[in-house]
Amino acid sequence: MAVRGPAMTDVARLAGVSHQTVSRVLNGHPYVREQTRLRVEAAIAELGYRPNRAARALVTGRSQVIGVVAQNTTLYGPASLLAALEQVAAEAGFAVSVGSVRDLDHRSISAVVERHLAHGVAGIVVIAPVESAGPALERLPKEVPLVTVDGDPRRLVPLVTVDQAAGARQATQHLLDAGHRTVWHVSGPADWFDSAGRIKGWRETLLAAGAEVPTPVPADWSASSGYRCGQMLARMPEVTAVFTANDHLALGVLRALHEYGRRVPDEVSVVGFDDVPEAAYFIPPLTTVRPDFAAVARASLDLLLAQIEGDSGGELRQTIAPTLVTRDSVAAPPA
Amino acid sequence: MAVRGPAMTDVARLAGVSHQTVSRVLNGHPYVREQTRLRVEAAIAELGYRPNRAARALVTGRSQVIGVVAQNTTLYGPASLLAALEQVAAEAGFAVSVGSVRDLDHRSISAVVERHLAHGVAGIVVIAPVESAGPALERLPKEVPLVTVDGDPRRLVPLVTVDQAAGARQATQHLLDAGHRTVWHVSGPADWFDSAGRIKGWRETLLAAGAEVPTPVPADWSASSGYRCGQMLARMPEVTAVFTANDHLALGVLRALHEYGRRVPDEVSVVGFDDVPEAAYFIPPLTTVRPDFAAVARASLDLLLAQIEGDSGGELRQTIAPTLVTRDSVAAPPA
DNA sequence: GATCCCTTTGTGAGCGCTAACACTCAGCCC
DNA sequence: GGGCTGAGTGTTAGCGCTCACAAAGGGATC
Repeated sequence: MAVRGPAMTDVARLAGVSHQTVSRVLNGHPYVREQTRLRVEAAIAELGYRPNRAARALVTGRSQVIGVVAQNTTLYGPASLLAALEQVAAEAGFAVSVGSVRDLDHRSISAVVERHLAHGVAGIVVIAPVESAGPALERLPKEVPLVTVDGDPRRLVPLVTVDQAAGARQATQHLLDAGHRTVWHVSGPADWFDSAGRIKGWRETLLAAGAEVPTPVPADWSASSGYRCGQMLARMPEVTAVFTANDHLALGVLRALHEYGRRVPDEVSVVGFDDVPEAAYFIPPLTTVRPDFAAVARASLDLLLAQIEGDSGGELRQTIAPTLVTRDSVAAPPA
Repeated sequence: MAVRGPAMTDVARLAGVSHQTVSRVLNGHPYVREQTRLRVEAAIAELGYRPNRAARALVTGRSQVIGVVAQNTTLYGPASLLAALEQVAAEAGFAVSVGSVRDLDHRSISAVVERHLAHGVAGIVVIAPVESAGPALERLPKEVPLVTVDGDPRRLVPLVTVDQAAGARQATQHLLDAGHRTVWHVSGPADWFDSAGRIKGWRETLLAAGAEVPTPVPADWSASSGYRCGQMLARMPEVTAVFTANDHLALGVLRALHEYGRRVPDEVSVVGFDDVPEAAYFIPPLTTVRPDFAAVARASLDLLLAQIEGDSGGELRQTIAPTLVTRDSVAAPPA
């Protein structure tokens, strides 16, 4: 199979210099005469030489790869984050290796982290939105640069989070401002920090407004569970405003309300979270909260690179504020 | 910064053997006495030794990483495929490195492939659903194992495809069977093979049934463009059945039909493609075609591993048949 | 002219691993 | 006993690169 390509010494021979000079050219070191540099570059081009990263990784003890540990990369949020991360990493000259885990428990995470470490990744980004991921992260080898996204705010691990509470506050306030007496909430899974943050922001806003705080309706992230919750809410005439923990839940709720003949937004207003691309085409178009995945990715990489380069001094916590996107699913409550 | 962990020689010293014996244990070679193996394994465990893949990759000339080139990994299809690929690759002991490209033209693809090659990937999977990707693939270094997913059927590159035409045939036939005189089609972007295949299956089925073949309505993959096409179709009373190239287009169409007061499925039937998890919660629940991403991923990896191991003899083409998922968006046309 | 410094280049070692080969020690056959 | 086989183990030589250091040459300075 694969014939080994030319190595540095081949380039050196062709250019009539030592391999070390080739290395210097490649790494942009100073103290290489312009003329020499051009000769080396010509030789590189002629041979189609490509540096062998494995060799570099071996000697430097560090590769230009960052490992990502994520749960369900099929979900819109994680998928967007992953894509954004890949983008910024590529710009910084890093490759991204994904490791999906089914569950975010200690064993699964450790296994994937082990895999990444064996491959000598330069750092690891863990998209660890659940409680159970915590212990696994604490037991991780200390020498590996690590950043957590949407992880546990109470742990001493560099962390980038979407400000869930702020998003929820905006959503809830928007509904209150429209004239609703209170806002119901279909929440995400209890063990996700995202869920907790959204519940917190929602509750705080209601309390601040002196509104009654209904019990949150627990769901997972799927349209399916949104539908089930929606069936329940649809039968309760006092429900005029619903804030769901994500857009897919909102979709399920919309469908249930529709089936029960409760018109949105005339009778019931709905606000989601995520701003999936289709949200604008729900019936009716969904008002929702948009997290800035690109910003999260950038912040994560910055935090990681800082650690890789040894500047462990900087800020270890970054919070990215989401924005409310208003569409047609919110109106004043029926008189 | 990272302290280097224990190396093979450390394990060897602790176990009282040579590093080569440790290597043999690690690689499952025969001719290692049971007792020795246990001693080595104990030493490995005690030191928390982890083999250095970079070193292995350097000497063997091949890493345990496969590179994936994909376009928009935020879309449901690519994201699902990527996740499935990662799953099967992990089972086979391979890591997956993603490389997203904005456009699937020669330059972008080459750049990402170069990046993968520099990292010494063992093989490359290109999710290359568009025409323009073709030339880039032909110019790729021949020595790198390569598999194309949903690529150009006319090119001589190992290829795994979802049988788009078969899916489209099922969808179209299902609508005809419900009693519709013909079926309209909202198609994907013209340069995607997926689109072409779906158009082909749709057209063939109509022709075979002796039905009129309307001009396909061109769109991209977004709910947004589905909505625009839907607005047009909604105003045409003769339209009673629509097959959209994916579920998000269907969502847009549903929304447009709703706005124009054309009830689904009573007045117009709609069938999508992809079976996104939310499809069951559209209004109404969407009948759609489900591709088997896991099967595609498995087939791709098999083809790739065959090449990596040198069995270039096998079958170079794999086609995965999708299945129709019937829900509530299809009914007989109005009398 | 001797000394210094700065630029530019080369030399040698070694990162951690696998592959090839050499070696030892049994057991077996003639 | 000599020679064979095969199991089990060790020795050696790199893979392609970077790092530390050495060294050569030229200019400025005294």
